[in-house]
Amino acid sequence: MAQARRYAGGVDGNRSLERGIEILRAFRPGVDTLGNGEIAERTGLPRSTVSRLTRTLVNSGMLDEVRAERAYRLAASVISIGHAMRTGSPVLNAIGPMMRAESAKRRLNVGLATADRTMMVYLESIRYSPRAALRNVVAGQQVPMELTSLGRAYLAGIAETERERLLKLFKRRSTAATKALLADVRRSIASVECDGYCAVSWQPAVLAVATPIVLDGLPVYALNMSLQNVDRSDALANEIGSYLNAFAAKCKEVLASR
Amino acid sequence: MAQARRYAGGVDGNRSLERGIEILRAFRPGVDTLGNGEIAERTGLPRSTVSRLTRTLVNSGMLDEVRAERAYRLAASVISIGHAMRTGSPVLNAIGPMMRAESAKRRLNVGLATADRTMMVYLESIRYSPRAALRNVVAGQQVPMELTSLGRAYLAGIAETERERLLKLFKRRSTAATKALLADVRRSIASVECDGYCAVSWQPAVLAVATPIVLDGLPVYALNMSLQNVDRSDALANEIGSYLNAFAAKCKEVLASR
DNA sequence: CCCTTAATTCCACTTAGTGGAAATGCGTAA
DNA sequence: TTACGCATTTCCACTAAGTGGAATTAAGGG
Repeated sequence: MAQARRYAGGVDGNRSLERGIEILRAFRPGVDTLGNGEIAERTGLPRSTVSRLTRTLVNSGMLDEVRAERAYRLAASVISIGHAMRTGSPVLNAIGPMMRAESAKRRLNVGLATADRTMMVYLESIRYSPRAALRNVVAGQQVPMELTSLGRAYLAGIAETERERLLKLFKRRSTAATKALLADVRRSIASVECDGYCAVSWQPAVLAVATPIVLDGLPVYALNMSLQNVDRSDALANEIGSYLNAFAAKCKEVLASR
Repeated sequence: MAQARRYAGGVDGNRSLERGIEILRAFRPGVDTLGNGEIAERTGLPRSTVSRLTRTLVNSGMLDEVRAERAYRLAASVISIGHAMRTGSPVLNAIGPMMRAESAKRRLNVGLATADRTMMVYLESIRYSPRAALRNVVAGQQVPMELTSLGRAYLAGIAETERERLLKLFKRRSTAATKALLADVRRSIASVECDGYCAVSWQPAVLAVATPIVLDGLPVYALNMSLQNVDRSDALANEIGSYLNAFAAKCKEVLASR
């Protein structure tokens, strides 16, 4: 009786919409085209249902049909919605320019991200490249939450219950080294609580430090700074960490005033 | 009997999904947060339906809830899907780097766009800025099809029937100057057919020229080059047009080989 | 504290969506 | 060319999932 029924007259949401979104989500960097069959496999939906939903997504302009391959590909609409998202993000609007300035000043990469399920997604990632003082700005890229400074700073910033929920998910998905990994994640979280930031090198020869940005009424964000082609040292991590703390403080100040 | 019924067992698509997408589309640059009421107004959907669909979109991670304002905002997921789109675009992958090089070489803006309904959306827009030789890359921005060189080049590239359908839509929406505008659009299309490109200045003091890129199995794209702070002259348009023709030819060559 | 305004939940109704099975279409090999 | 095999789409009977108007609840504002 009290059984929370999925899908009935409304309390839980709309099934078809949820499924359609799941189809869009099946496209990710690396899988540029998908046929109905493959979508059905990846999402676990019946083939006929997929067929109907992909048709709808084509009609709505979210997918392009690639007749030759009997497949679909994400349509340009999705980036225009993405653009609207970035445009409407008060955090990015407020501190985006500051991030660029900071990247130039400190000569390192500066990024802002938040969570999408168990991944962190960059709202903006400013890649500082010493040669030519050229900036490369990327948005939308995903990195794994549990392995990155960004993700761990995020975990440190969110509510306890949500954090534990996510940690359980990591345990479930990573086949190896789970114990050690989780301990490492918790160490990073402690580091954030103690020093304000955490430092992680999940890519070889890049040192990244990150700190959470918590504002009420908004999702938790994480701000990071990173440097390529360095060998990791605590001294360096401390230095960048202090830059990051100072910068984050400045950002929070700006963000506090609306 | 033969009446093509909207929404039944499948031929036309899925209503809830279509509506959900329409809700996402209601967010655009300038409208960063929307409440259920406002969404209902803009989409014409009943309030209770909107309430359920927005809940689903929140659960699916496409919207963030802004409790304080009883409103919603696009979530970070949408940019990660947008990123997947850009990553998976064979055209952007092939000619993106060429566009950057060309922008630096010619010292002007270079853009690639395709259509989203009646707007053109940039897959990439490389803004050349003389001071500091600094590039600013934007993706997802929309510009009106009928007013821009990009849009008119696109119109020149698509099938006749689709073109006429779109022209009718422009007629319907623009309240003033329709006659003159449509004539101007047709002139631009003729210009593409004759010279390979069309030139338009829809923003004051910026001259833009564009050309279509037609490849089978893919949507029609348009490539443009533009220059700020110039006064429009046919001589200048011709010069940029010839650069563009040359560049587009090079692009098509690259694209033809897979 | 009450009143206004907006969002959410209820609920009876039934249409819109479902998924297995059949049919169609497409590419390939013979 | 024809026949085969695979994948996608259409069909169709079934009914649960979704709908929207009305009632309810929640949230500021005076």
